[in-house]
Amino acid sequence: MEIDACSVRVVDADKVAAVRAAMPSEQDVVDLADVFGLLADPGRLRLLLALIEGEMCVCDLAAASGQSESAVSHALRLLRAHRVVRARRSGRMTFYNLADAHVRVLLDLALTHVGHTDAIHPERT
Amino acid sequence: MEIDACSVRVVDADKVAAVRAAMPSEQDVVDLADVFGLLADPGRLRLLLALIEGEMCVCDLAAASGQSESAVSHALRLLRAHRVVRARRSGRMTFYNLADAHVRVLLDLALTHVGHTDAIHPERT
DNA sequence: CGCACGTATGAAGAGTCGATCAGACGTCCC
DNA sequence: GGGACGTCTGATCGACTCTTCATACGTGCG
Repeated sequence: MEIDACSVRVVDADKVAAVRAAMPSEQDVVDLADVFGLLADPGRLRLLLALIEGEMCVCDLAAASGQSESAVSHALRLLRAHRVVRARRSGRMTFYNLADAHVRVLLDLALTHVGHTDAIHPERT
Repeated sequence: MEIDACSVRVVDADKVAAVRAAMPSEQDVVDLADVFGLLADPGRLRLLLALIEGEMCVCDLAAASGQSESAVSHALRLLRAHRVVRARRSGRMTFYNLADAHVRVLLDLALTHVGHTDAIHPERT
């Protein structure tokens, strides 16, 4: 902590101080980067986009996202460990659904920005 | 394309079809994952959070984000290549600012979710 | 009970990423 | 012009990530 301005020149000291004051804690920044990291893989991203519509079992997620069931299981394990998805076991199947409201908002936002939400948010013409 | 349901069991075929229909194109998913990937590194994230407040030069960004100027320069190069930040040269300094509105929204959202925006957006009480 | 099924896990390999060091470029000041 | 300064770049190396294969677990069915 506090690596600070050792041997680092500063031009606008006031601005630097202001930015440092407004900056979230190291822990929060790392946590944020972590969440973004979970969304940074096409496979996981497809899984989460699929789950927006509701819960699904592993094999259907594999079919819907076009990857092997093993890969899907590994990805879900990661997402589950980070409380992004939640598992509901029923018989020998496991159904997953989104568990993190923040992530759901991020996904919605991403979809609108990609322009594929026309059917859902027609106001974007 | 179309890796489809080769040797993959499906339970709820209708739901799978619906999800596949609603899923953005492969290209869009990869692009999205790419953007999230840019935000997935604490160093880059701190740079972008710093730039929310306005443009800054490299050495001040280094001081404000607590990393070496070389690391900052490398990170900015990446962000610049992806059109996330834009450079303005003035004399021997280079000032950077946010160039992608989508990313700015993501950062704002992230900040509010982390609860550190009280000082900037007091309306959130 | 024994087997098939859906899912979870472990381990290993290839590929990617980030920090760091050393040096190059262009600009300003004297 | 010479030198200091701010920034950019390339190369290297260790660490991490993703994919895949193989196998293990638990559940329901016959």
